[in-house]
Amino acid sequence: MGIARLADVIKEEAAEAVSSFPLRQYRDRVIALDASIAIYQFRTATPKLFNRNGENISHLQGLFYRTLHLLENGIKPVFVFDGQPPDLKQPLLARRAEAAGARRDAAESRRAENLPRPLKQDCETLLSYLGVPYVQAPAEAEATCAALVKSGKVWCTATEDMDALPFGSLRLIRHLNSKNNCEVEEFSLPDILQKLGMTQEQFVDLCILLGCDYCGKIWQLGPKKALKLLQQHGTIEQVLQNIDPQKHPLPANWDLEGARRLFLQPEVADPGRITLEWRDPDPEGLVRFLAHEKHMNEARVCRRLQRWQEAQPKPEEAQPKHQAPREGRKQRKLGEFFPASKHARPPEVRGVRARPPGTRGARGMAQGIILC
DNA sequence: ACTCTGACTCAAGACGCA
DNA sequence: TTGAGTCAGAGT
DNA sequence: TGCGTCC
Repeated sequence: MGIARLADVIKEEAAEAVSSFPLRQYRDRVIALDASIAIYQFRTATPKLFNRNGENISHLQGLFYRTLHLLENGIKPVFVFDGQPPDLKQPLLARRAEAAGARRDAAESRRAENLPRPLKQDCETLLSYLGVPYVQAPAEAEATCAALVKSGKVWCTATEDMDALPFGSLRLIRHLNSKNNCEVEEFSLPDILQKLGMTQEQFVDLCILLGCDYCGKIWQLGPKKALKLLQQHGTIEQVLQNIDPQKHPLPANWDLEGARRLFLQPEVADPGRITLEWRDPDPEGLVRFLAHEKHMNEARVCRRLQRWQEAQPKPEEAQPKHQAPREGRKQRKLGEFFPASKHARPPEVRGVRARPPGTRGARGMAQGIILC
């Protein structure tokens, strides 16, 4: 859900903190994405994409296309998976579950916080074959994204909801997945704080008043009033002393301190222990996994990979610092690998399941440090 | 006039052919 | 199903 | 560009 109306408040009250750039502006930038939200979007946007085994593979198709799109534009994505949702979020999740009711299939209805394990493993496998790193967050993905930005390992967080700002992400971009002709919208946290005349702590208070996932909001206190009162009085405690409690009753079980703590001292993966590396996608592995194992249309997979390779800069135009070949790794040309005809038989799949190249087993994942 | 709430509607991802 | 956008109606 | 299809 994010922070209700926060984008509107910022655009109205701190318009200078919002810029628009074409996607190419982010070439060579490292961008953290909330994997769970992306996957959830793919599942809801294409809910009826089943393979011949009856498995829903919309998340794989979506992740495959979107990641290649980012790579083609020179962006270095890092996907961050949600961990355990904080206790304060439980009431919200319970309400969602109740609203969903019994009629929905549990596996389908689960929102991003609780991605079923096989679904998540599929995505990790796909990302490994795409040569894209991913990180397991201990709690909220957006909090770990923000920590990565603060550490300097990542340039910005790409997300459609605004949680990353109160978590301290210095930059947040939206509409990254839009078509090429659309511009990416960038929010600068330092500029927002400066224009609003607030500290990060006060900004967190503002987000809590606007309505966040961790506690209810105060009756009859909308964005305009909340901003004005906070700018006037500095903290929520002071605001409460200056409004009529009869007209603005507090919600039940309102844990202000808990919500503040979650934003200001969230549980995050330690950026110092995370090494991010990108490799070229592995076409052979991708065809084996997507087409042979997951039964995605092979011609589509190959066509898309072919397009990706055609978009790659020629060796002489390539920038050596980003294209340093890894030792002992030789990429086959697509022409050597892809069948000449659409109808040609794919190479035989051997064994149960190929281990994605470069993954280091479950131990690293459990620690939230995934090296690709 | 301004602000807030609640009810309502609608699109949601990416490709490729026409 | 969810969230964003829009609108009408009510409160200040 | 719009719309049907992806499996």
